Amino acid sequence: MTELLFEKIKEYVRVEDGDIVLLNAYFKFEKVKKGAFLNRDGEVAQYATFVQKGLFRTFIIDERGTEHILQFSMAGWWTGDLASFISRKPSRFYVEALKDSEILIISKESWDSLMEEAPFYLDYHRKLLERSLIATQDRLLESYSVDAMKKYLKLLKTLPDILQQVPQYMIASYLGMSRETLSRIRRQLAKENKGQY
Amino acid sequence: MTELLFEKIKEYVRVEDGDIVLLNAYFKFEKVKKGAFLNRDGEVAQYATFVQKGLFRTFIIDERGTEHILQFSMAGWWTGDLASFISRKPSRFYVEALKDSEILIISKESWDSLMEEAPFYLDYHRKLLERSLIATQDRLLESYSVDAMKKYLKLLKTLPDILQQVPQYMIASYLGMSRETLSRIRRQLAKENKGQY
DNA sequence: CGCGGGTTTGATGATGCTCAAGCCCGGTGG
DNA sequence: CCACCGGGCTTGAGCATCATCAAACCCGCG
Repeated sequence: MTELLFEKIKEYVRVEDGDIVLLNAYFKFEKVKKGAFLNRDGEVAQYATFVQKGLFRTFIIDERGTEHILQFSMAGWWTGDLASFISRKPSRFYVEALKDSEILIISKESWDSLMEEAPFYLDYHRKLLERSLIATQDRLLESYSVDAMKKYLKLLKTLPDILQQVPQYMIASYLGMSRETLSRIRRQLAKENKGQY
Repeated sequence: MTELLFEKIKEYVRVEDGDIVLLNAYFKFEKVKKGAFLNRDGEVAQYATFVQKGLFRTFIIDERGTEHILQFSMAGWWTGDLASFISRKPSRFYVEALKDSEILIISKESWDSLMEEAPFYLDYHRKLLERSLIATQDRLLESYSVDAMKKYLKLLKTLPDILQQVPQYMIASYLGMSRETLSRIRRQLAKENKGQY
């Protein structure tokens, strides 16, 4: 059941093959339908969520009612509001399934037990945190110093798979630009590349 | 020597009074002059750095040669590129003292030992990571959805002390706007508040 | 006094947003 | 089978915000 998670953990820390038993004991498998919400603004995130299959988005809605997507979470990644889950404080985010999906969930109590029982998991978690921090810093720097076109080009390199899977207006929201702007950028790129086929 | 750090740790995790001995053993005290760099783009961060006294900035220089400030670090906070320090990968940041300052530093080897010897420290570190992540997420969201004026007003609330201590053009850089824009915003605010004294 | 770093001010222009309309295409019901 | 609907994408026009460039200004200091 938890093979994918186990594989991922192996990428970060050293583990014994037997350790997978622990994961199986602590995590719970669930299916969620496209459109379902794992979390809403103001709620405390009840579970940490590992994506086995499918796709999620994490977003906020600002005072003007506009959505801003912080993150897409694909298979093999985590989703949800980690900060809320750990601190038990209300989340500021919505988390929504963009496809029928399969997830592993774990409650805070189980999480704490697992941390005590399995040092490797604690270590893994710390490294995940570090990685999230770096990724978020990168996005922040990008938002500072890079124009719309370059942001899109960078996304093409770093997350090409996403483009096939979500509507364009969500890409625009993720990149922090209007749907119209993204549309125009794509037109321009298409024009430049004409004749290359 | 490490009283301030110890105080800070107490805010996050439970510790024994005797634990301060450990900190004294592991951390090294240093003074740095205004203008000194703790770290430069491309270097691996050799130390984790706790600020006892003074002020630091963390920034990058983009392809066009423009500086972008990610963070100011005051007394009681950490500075430097944590990600680089932990992962041993080259940093992307510059870290510069904005005043004559006093710091506590610890090497990676000592850091690892301390983590093993002092579980409370490990826990403290994890919570710091979480906090940094939240703070960075906040800044990212802000860069998305908030105009220049509101960013400044928010800074006035969250970090009023900073304003007294650093030149305005650094504030502008931190907020992701030009110095001229910040200047105009301040003029406007001054105008609106006339007569309130 | 003059220098230099920092700030202010004005003029101009680029970038990307908003609003509004039209288009494309797959799905549905008559 | 086709008309129509609706969601998403595109296109254009006008506009707001903010960056850039250039000049002046302010003020502490040698």
